[in-house]
Amino acid sequence: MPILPYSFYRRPDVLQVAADLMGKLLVTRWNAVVTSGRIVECEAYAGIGDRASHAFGGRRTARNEPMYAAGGRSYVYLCYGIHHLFNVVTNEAEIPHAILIRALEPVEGVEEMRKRVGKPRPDPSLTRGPGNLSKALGIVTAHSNLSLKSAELFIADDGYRLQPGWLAWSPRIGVDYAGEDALLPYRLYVKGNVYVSGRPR
DNA sequence: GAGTAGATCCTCT
DNA sequence: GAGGATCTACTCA
Repeated sequence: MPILPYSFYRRPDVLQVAADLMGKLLVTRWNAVVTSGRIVECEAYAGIGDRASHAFGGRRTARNEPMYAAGGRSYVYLCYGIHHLFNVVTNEAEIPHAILIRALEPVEGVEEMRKRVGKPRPDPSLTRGPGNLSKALGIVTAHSNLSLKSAELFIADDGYRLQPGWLAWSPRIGVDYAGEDALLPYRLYVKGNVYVSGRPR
């Protein structure tokens, strides 16, 4: 199963990279335990001109440093003191574009995910929403700034292809503080997929 | 089904 | 010292 090359992430158009990530497999393999899911929802954060981005205005701190790395690395941070949010860094070095992975359709290791989340039975909330999917895949902030071609964490193309008509764009979720940029249609999701977060459309 | 409060802690000001 | 790229449970209807 081919792991996506760095050239996939280092393209200039973060919206195009986001569109191409849809349907790909996000895989973790901590301590030889494999869990994976197919990406069905994500959001693009378009660099220093995007008020919703942590890198708005060129802000650069120890936390968001991975966003300034060359594409193909992870950026994980803690939100609301509880949730670990997983991002894919794109574009060339010094251009802090990123894509927040918001939902997965579980593929491998469902039982392991269920144990991590502590649910008696698997249900669609297992990998719906960025906080939930990180928990299910065992991703925490310590996994920030890892290569997406490492043995423990990678994104692969298993040949699955989404039909273009299944995809839809919408404004991003939870970024009301971003003013007009909160209205940008930078969220991408698979229509009708039960793992997609937010209001049904 | 819709709306709201509370959890909880790291990061930056 | 404030607030956040969230989620769940609980209320009220």
